[in-house]
Amino acid sequence: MLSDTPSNNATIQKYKDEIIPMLKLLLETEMKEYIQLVSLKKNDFLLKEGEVCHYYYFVLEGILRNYYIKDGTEITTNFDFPNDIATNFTSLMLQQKSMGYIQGMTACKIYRMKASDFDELKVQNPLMQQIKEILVSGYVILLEERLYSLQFCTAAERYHFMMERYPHYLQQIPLTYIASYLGISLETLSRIRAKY
Amino acid sequence: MLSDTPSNNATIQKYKDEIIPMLKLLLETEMKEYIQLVSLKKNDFLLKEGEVCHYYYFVLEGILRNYYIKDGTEITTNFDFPNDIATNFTSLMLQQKSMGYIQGMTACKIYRMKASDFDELKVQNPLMQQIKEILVSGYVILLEERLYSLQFCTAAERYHFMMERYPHYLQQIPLTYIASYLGISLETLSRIRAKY
DNA sequence: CGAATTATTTGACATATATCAAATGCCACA
DNA sequence: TGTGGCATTTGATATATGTCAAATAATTCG
Repeated sequence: MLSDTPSNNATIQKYKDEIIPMLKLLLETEMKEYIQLVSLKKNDFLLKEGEVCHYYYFVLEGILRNYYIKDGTEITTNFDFPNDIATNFTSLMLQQKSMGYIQGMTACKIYRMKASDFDELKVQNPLMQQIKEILVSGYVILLEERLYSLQFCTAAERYHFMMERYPHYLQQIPLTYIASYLGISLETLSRIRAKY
Repeated sequence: MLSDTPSNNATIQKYKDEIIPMLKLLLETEMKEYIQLVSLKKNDFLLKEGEVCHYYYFVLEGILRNYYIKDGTEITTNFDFPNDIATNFTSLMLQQKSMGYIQGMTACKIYRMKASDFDELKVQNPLMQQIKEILVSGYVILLEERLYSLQFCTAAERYHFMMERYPHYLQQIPLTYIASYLGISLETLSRIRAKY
């Protein structure tokens, strides 16, 4: 199965376990004046297609979903859980219109910080610099892993891998979204689940 | 086709066109004592499975290929051309054994710099910091784009997209590698090419 | 609680792509 | 120059997955 696959779960998790609480503390103390608390109702949007993303979002409560619309159908690219940083990286970096949406799947509580403020704070506080590097690295590793699994694994392998890695996803997310995240149809996912 | 797809070609290219010459100049002047020139013969390895990657590589001449081996078959994940930065990001970041190989498809000339040296230089020279951020961002955008195309596009779409974006690939790379890069079989690629 | 809506499963069939085998084309080099 | 080894194409067939339609199952909400 995926045993001989790049698997960096433990290490990424270690980073996150160390970095995220530190970041949260920083946000709530030194950086307090730069953050705003955002409350989303279920199905509210954090970002819509065509808008430029200016913020980093720190998820406190709730689950968000990132998706594109291609040929009229929604295509899920990511889920954001508490303690995740949610943003549209491409839109933010290039300051161009977002191709996708970030939407609350549940009611959410979120800190947001302007990316421009963040960049200024980095200059003064080298810890922020470090935190950003680690978060971005974690994101790169995540992307590489997802890429690997899309390129080389069958739908069933991808599903089992995801369930092993993110068991909490299964509980809280409708299968339609999981299917589109895995790049397969809802029916195929259902059949995979029936087998195992 | 891919017209409604995230396409950041122009912007990434702009970044690269500005950043890469600057980096090259820096490497050859201020940072001269931190780089080494590496010469590879065709089929020589820059990195092998099981080794930890400690370097950033700046490709001067030649073409390199990044690949994994899964179930006995090579699976290409990337090509590195002159003016690209080649490395195994995951191995470098996490200081863990590489799952894949970086191999010269042709004879190559390459500058290498220890990642630890690079990180020190960043502290002294904020330009280096900026350069790194831009390069990493560019890499993230590339990964997101590849991910998108693997998740949502047919093999034919992916091929045409690649040909449009990287026409020079077609000229210089055997179809086997292109097929595995696209995540399809050699035969399927051949049929796609026959049609169009 | 019960009706309406939504989520999930199942079935029949279509399509894209993989796999195996063979044929052809291309090229290095003895 | 010819020959052996790759690279690429083509054909026949198998398999995985998608699509459409319908049946259940679960959830929401008046």
